[in-house]
Amino acid sequence: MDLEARAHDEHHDALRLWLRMLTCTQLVEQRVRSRLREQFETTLPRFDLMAQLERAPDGLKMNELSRRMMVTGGNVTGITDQLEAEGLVERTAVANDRRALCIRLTAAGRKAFADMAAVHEGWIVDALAGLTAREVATLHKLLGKVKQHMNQNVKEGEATA
Amino acid sequence: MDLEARAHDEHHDALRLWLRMLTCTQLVEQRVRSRLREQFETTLPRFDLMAQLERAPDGLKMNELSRRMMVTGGNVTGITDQLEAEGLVERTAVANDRRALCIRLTAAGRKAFADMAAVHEGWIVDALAGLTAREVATLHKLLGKVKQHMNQNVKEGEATA
DNA sequence: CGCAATTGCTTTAAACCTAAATAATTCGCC
DNA sequence: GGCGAATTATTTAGGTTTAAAGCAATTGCG
Repeated sequence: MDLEARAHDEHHDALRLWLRMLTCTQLVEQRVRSRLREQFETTLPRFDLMAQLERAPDGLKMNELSRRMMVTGGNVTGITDQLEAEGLVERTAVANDRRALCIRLTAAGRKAFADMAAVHEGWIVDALAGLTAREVATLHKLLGKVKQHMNQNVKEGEATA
Repeated sequence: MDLEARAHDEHHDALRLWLRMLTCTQLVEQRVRSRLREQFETTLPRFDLMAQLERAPDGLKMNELSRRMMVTGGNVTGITDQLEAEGLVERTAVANDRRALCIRLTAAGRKAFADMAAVHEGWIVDALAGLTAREVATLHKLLGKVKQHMNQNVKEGEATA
């Protein structure tokens, strides 16, 4: 097989891998979405926002929240509005910067999230139960390379030549 | 380390892997979305629908299209409406079943898709360029196990004990 | 046949998401 | 101090997606 043909095959493999990545995440994600709805009457974005706050006990600025959730700021505003109305999160002022707000879980929010998170973790463990511990580690490592490569090429829109 | 502690760690690893899968797909997906918009004035769902049709020269029923795209039927209806209005796909009747419609790429649609697909493949190759060919193969294989496991557990909502 | 259940697609209402515009504040710099 | 640029959050308008309901056509079965 000549070089050109090999390159062609590898391109095809990359595309095939990408489609499979997409399939896997969608399979898991849709299952999580429907179970969150059925069992907790909530949605994935709401769960995700609360999960981010849970990991940041001192709270996060809207700014930081939207960066971590990888969605736009306007979106975070809307979801925060809902959760605040339900008493699950609270907006508090930030010292020395009256533009910024710090979003925190309330006690009720922490409780509600803890209940969901325990069950949610089980769903994920089940979803990945087809893999051995070693395979989980391998996947994690390889996807780490993908993530690093993507984050490193953030600025350039041009091809690498 | 006792068994319980090990189980706890493995649960944590599964969750960590899941979050990384999500991050990776979102990174790639957002980049593809924005480039499709900038360079071709189209969207990922539209591209995806056309890609499905490209691989099925005889066309697909809405039904089958929504299954393959892993989105709801109503969504496919909307996207098809747009593409049909632009002359890129066409709805044709199915013999012996007046409920069903067969969606096909038009000649213009095939041409438009071919132009995009060539560039798109390059984006994906770039996105995964941090991996060796062997690593791509490993990822593909391991994600295949995840996919198979998910598809096999479709019916049961109960835990495995 | 007659009629219930199913299938295939579309419509609808609500949530989600984005990009762009707005308003308020802070920062850099002289 | 003061002016312009940048930052932070929200609002707005428009499009996307979903779940659920609705319609039309088909199938199955007595």
